[in-house]
Amino acid sequence: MAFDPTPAERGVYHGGRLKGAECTWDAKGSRVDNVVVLASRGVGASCRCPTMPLCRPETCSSGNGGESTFLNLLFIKGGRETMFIKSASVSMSNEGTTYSRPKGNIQFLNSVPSFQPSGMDSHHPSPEYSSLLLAGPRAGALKQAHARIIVTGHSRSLPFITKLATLAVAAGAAPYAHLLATSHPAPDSFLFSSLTRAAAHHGLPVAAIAFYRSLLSAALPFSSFTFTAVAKACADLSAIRTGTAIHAHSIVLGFGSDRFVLTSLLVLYSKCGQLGVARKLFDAIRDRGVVAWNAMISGYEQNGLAERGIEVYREMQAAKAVPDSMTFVATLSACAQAGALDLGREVEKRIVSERMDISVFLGSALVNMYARCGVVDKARRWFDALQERNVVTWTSMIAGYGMHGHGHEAIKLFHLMRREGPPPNHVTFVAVLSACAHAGLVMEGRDAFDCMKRIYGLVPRVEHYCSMVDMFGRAGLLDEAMQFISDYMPGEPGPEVWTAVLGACKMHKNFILGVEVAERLIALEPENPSYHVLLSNIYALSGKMHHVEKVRNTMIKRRLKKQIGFSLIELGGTSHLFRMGEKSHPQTTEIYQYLEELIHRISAAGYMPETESVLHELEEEEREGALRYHSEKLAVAYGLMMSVGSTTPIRVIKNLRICGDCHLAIKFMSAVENREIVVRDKHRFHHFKDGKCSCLEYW
DNA sequence: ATAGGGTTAG
Repeated sequence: MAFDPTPAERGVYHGGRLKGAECTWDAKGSRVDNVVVLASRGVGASCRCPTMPLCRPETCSSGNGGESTFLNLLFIKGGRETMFIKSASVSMSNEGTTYSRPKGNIQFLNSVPSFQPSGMDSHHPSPEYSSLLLAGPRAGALKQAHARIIVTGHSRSLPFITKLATLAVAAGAAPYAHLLATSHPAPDSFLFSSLTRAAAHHGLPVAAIAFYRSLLSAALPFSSFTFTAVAKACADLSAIRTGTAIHAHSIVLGFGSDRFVLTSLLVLYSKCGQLGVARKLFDAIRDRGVVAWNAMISGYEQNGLAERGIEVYREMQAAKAVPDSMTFVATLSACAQAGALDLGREVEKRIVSERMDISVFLGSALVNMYARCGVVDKARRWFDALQERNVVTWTSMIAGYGMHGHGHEAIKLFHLMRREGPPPNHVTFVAVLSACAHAGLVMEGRDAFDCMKRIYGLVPRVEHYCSMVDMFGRAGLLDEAMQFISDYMPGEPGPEVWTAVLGACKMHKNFILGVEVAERLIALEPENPSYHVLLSNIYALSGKMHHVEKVRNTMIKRRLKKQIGFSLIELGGTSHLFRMGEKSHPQTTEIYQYLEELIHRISAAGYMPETESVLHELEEEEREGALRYHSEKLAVAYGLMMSVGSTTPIRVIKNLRICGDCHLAIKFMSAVENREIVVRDKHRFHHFKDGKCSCLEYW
């Protein structure tokens, strides 16, 4: 059959026979033993333009393209077998033409009956199209399929080229795909849109943006598909500036109210932390699909605004929109973050009653929700019941044990994972090490750290070093913590590591080292209020009250505000938020009265306020009674007051670490009220029962 | 004739 080369191909043919080539070919390309040249110029290695990685040299203004031309050669041998020799390249420059011989062995990739072109059949894809599908996202096989397409005369067919190029992108070969697109005599909008989408979906966001620009410079029409894809690429890169430009472009071209485009832009803004804009877009979507709802819930959740995400879920119910499994995954994550156990259970009921298929995502979300809402055994029951478990599922469960101080369970599960689960990753080891730190399992932690490097080849990151230092520190092994830092940590330790050391100094009352470390931290990040608070804590503990004053004054002078603590309690599906000294709750008077009585009763039982916990408060009036009205005490008192006579545990979530005095007081409360009280603080769970806490003072 | 849309777990 006749071979009708594209202009790019023709240019190569005119170049004549390539010296040194081991194959012969003719201009018709109709015979066996031919070399088909897939040609273009200045793509890939020859054009290293930083602004437009995939631009053509002639449109590249940076001036560093177009000096040499690379040719990719496809060697084709006809007959019953198709043979592909690793692509060779020809470089043509002012110094002359050089030819590099193909390296490697001749590969017989697949057998094909013949090179006879066949007509397209809508019911049965042609052998050429089949060979594309068969090749899948593998660069080598695709090049071979490509050779076939050229020889059989389909190289101008846009469906073929589009399929080929999108598969090439999926194989990670974006430059090759770009070459295919630009060497086509008349590439269309669909082709570039498909490439943009493929690149955005296969972790090549930079290439996706480049394809979008190709479309722009080729003056081809845009479609909403292009925008959904390129918006995703920007979202993945957190490229808010490019993203905003694309947003504007989409409006100019009349896609401003397309729900797909709007949803993808919603995700863009939410991934860039601009939730206000995201919400505006969400509100602007008429007939919003389930995906928009899901994106909004997840957007809030990912940005730490789980309560807002839960509100959106409620709105969704009110709007009678039909949720899908992703809705539940996102909502369960929000529940996990907010500690909204009631809603989590409600979602679980829906999932079960609707006989929904429990995917790994949904299953992990359930495990995670129960673990982080303080019901570890339920988390484990789901974990055991799941059909499919992956590294995230295992890690969630291990982290769940760790958070509750069940270090041995965490280690046991980790060993089980090593035997019959997926290979652990970085996050798994954070969970394992932190479980060891919270349970005082120093030896096990050391083993895990060692095995992480030796067996799994994982390079420890800051968070692993922190966990190790934290572990030594909590166990009172400050010398070993310092030794570990100097022996194992490459480079200068960052503030995170020193914070861990400082926490240990505070816990074990090592004032000299503590002050030194705190001052180092303040020098490192003078604007961070938490270091000042830690320093003043250290001074307070060592009785140097004039130093406390000094730190306090520095903070006031620099306008540094300590992070405000709050506690949440969920009752009857609504969550109530308390801040220290909170007086805005409608039942304020009763709550304070109840708390007073409670304090009276626990004092009778032997409770003595731990005054040192209050010394870091900044304002005088905050000190007055601050200890009595810490947010966690208010929340617990409210919970007890509202459920007198009940036996269900009281559950409270605190955003910061629980303070020493509250910890003591709640232990007493659990005894005098004979109630189980569960408090989740920033780092872990505390299960109070019969005057004891599950953390065994280890936090 | 013909090749597709936006969202998920630690």
